[in-house]
Amino acid sequence: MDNKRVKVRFAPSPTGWLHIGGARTALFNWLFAKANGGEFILRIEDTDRERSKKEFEEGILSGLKWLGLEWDELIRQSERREVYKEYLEQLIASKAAYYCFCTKEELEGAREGMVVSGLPPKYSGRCRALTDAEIEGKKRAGAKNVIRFKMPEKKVIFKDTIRGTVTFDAALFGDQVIAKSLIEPLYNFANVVDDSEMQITHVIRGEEHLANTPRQILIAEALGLASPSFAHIPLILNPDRSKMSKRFADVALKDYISGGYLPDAMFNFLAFLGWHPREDKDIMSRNELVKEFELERVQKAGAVFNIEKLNWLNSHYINRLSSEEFTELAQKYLPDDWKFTNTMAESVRSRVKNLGEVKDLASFYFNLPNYDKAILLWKKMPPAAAEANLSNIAKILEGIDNLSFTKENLEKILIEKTKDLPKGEVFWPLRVALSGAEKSPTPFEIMEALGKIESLDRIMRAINKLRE
RNA sequence: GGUCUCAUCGUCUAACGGCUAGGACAGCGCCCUUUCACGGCGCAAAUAGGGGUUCGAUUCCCCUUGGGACUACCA
Repeated sequence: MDNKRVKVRFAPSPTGWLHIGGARTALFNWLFAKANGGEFILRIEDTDRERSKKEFEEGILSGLKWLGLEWDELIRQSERREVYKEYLEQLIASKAAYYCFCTKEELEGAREGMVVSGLPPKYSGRCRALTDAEIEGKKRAGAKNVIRFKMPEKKVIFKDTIRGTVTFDAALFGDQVIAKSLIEPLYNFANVVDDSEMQITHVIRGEEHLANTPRQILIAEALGLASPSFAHIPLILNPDRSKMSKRFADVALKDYISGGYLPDAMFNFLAFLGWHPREDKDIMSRNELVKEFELERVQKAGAVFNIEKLNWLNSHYINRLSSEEFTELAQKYLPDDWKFTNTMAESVRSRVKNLGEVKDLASFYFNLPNYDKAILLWKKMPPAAAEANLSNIAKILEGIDNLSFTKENLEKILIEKTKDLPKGEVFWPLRVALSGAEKSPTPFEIMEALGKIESLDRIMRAINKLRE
């Protein structure tokens, strides 16, 4: 190969939210650029005026930033119409492209005819034969037209870094529309012009673009331009192995951001979807990933999106955060008037898979649920015993000063002073009295977080409940 | 339908043509334990099928089967 500096691009179209698959494509590009000391370009492919929305572009940019994929340069195709126009004129002048005046209805009819007779549907090339005079005449009459690329009838062979040698027969393609007009280029054309002008060395994109590659190579040839090298990465799949869609899971990165996943976890997860390091490990930092990423080790087959693994990784990264970081992050997923403390946070940390789950698990700290008194009882213990145990504990707690109200202390003291009683009959009622829930953190953790006054208050309320 | 493409545990994957086919997630069991989690230990689980090539195929070749992508005046 050549020793040009590596330059890659991520080229999303702002016609929807950044998709998990798109995020991974961006990530692989970024990783490859960093691993090879190259540049990572972000190119917004907004040639489709109708469907492109500023909102989506902003979503893509913020999503990439969230993942930590900073770009070296940002380009919008909508700002480059003049450039495409020149190339389009060149193609028309060299007769490699021509104006087509066929109407959509005509095309539709021809297509159906071909499909019915079992032929691959492709454009007949009818307008190829138009003379300059005829074209002028039609234009003057105001006939709508598009620009078609005269597809050479030849075999296209190219090497894909991931898939090896791939061959297509362009004779089956038909003449493609490459622009709606001189200032309205279409994807396959604008893409070729930009990859060349920006001197992109490696095109790393989703497998759905594999079939576009020969067309793009042919357009580049007609323009006298060199093509970059290609690498088509496998698709991310639904559990039924079809292309990942919202039928089975959230597909937009933003849903995972708002769901409380950490960027590091998502980064790690996405990197391992279709790629694997030489050494067998599953937790890797960004730096390690950059150091070890190789395009050659990307899988050929598609990978099913496995939320369980993401959850596991996310838990791992959540548990690696400092106590302060975790508390601060979790606070963002809580109502403003819930003042989340470090001790509260620590009590729920190992019990959540994402920050979005904190709210449910920690709500009892802020609103003691109006629970049924029956759940205060451990197995078949009599209510009187629960009441007695709680009163006993309240008495013990009275004697402990505020400063000693730590989970370690409380655990030590309470276990010692109730050692003659069945543990379940002491601590289950206590825990439920404090949390109002059948599942919760330990009573010691809760009491430390709540403090002496509130803890005693909740215990008294439980006792009253039992007396009702 | 046509073109292209893919194929190791349920899932993500490892294995210069040479080991009881390894790891992780999920599952199950045990331990820890007042609950739920965390954690520790363990169990179960795969080379799609058929032909070659070879002393030897997960690995190389062919066929079958199955899956997927693409087939726009979207990208």
